Amino acid sequence: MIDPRSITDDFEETARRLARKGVERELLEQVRSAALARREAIVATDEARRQLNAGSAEVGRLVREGQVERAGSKRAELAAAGEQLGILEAERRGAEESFEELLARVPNLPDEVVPDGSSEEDNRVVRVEGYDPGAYEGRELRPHWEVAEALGIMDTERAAKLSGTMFEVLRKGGARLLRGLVDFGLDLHRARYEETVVPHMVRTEVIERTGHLTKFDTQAYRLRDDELWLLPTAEVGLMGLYQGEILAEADLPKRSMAYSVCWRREAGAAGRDTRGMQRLHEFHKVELVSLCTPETSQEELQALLGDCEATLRTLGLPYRVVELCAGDLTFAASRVYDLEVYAPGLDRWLEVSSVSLITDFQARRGGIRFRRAGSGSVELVHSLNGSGLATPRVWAAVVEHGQQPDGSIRLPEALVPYVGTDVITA
RNA sequence: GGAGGGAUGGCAGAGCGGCCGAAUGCGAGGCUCUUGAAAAGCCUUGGGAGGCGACUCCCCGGGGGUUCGAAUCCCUCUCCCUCCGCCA
Repeated sequence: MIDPRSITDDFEETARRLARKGVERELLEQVRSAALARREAIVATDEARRQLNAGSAEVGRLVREGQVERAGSKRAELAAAGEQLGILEAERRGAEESFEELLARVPNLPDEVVPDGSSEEDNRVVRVEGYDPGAYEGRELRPHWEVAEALGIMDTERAAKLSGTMFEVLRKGGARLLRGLVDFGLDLHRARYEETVVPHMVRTEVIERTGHLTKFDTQAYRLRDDELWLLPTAEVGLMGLYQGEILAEADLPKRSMAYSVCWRREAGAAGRDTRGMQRLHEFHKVELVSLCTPETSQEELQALLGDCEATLRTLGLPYRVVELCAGDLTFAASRVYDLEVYAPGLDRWLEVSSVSLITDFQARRGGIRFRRAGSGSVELVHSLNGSGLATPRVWAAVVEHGQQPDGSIRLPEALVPYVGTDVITA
């Protein structure tokens, strides 16, 4: 949620900033009038309750003084007032619900430095690292699924038998490569991020309050017989850890990471870029998150970006850093860098990490706050997240980069200790 | 899965339906005293909503109910503890 005051107290500026994200002015006007209606309802019930409280205290006093008849008549009078209050409170609940429902539809404010634009087309490539188009000339480069199926390390057909489309079975060297990548990712980041294992199933409240379960977001799988959801990303678990808490400023920035399996329904994505390891219902990922103070969040974003880049750099994979334009930002983000790895067999750039600054948007809904060391005042933290290592696509990139004329796969040096070999063969 | 007990402020721990947003202790912060420190004494010390403000309202695990009035009574959910059963 954004701060509703930005709409009631600073409407024009807020409307201007949100217009860059494609938000209709009309929605904001609805939020504003709902906010004002809510405020009126609060004032009305508070006043009615104040009178009732005062009257009740009066009854108590009369009873103590033994003025039984006066207490009785006062009591009757207050019963009527109580009914009135009930009506006002029902109105207030209604006003609060419609206000919250509308507010939930407003996305986070885009950062002012984010470029203008309405779609992917307008994203800005910040820089390209390790990419040399000449290096691929004259080589026969196949997509990872061809290389992997030929080696027998990936079995799409049997995966479909087990679970349907958009699932994979990995075998032998392919399975070891996956395990090695996860281990490598955790080791690479453990100096700066607290390694955590979180439950892979979370309560409705947790997934809701991390912003991963809205009316428009039907990505998560729900368990049939329990009020639990499968993690769409470990971020849900890591952020959920601190919901409703007030952290000490001295504990910030609080950086943590978790390896988890991630499950996504990918509704609406059927048939799009789904070949091989590009898009799966179930994948493995090391996620990095950080909670920090508002004044340090921009530098924390750069630090997180650097950490996520280190994964690709250490693996020797070419990648580029793309800053998303205002219109392409996700709902909750104020600023996002996408990291895209180059897949030479596909001749495409694959998104492997979205490094996002959420400012206080997620913290407000989740109630994640901190206490200032000096003043003792309580404020919302800023939250950030990014993928430290997203296996399906990094796995694919390693396979496509390492493919050799004899069909084997040469592994990046950094992975050799983790996979236990420098070449994956049949 | 079955039986029982519990949930109160940073922590511990009181709390006959009205005098309870809440005793007391510890912790933390400030002040006095002191060359400094300790000790002692005094004071302060939860969160949220509305309001320029005075101030008002809400919160004793969550939700609902009874009542003029609920931390206190009733229902329900969640979590924790003990015992039994099952189990990697």
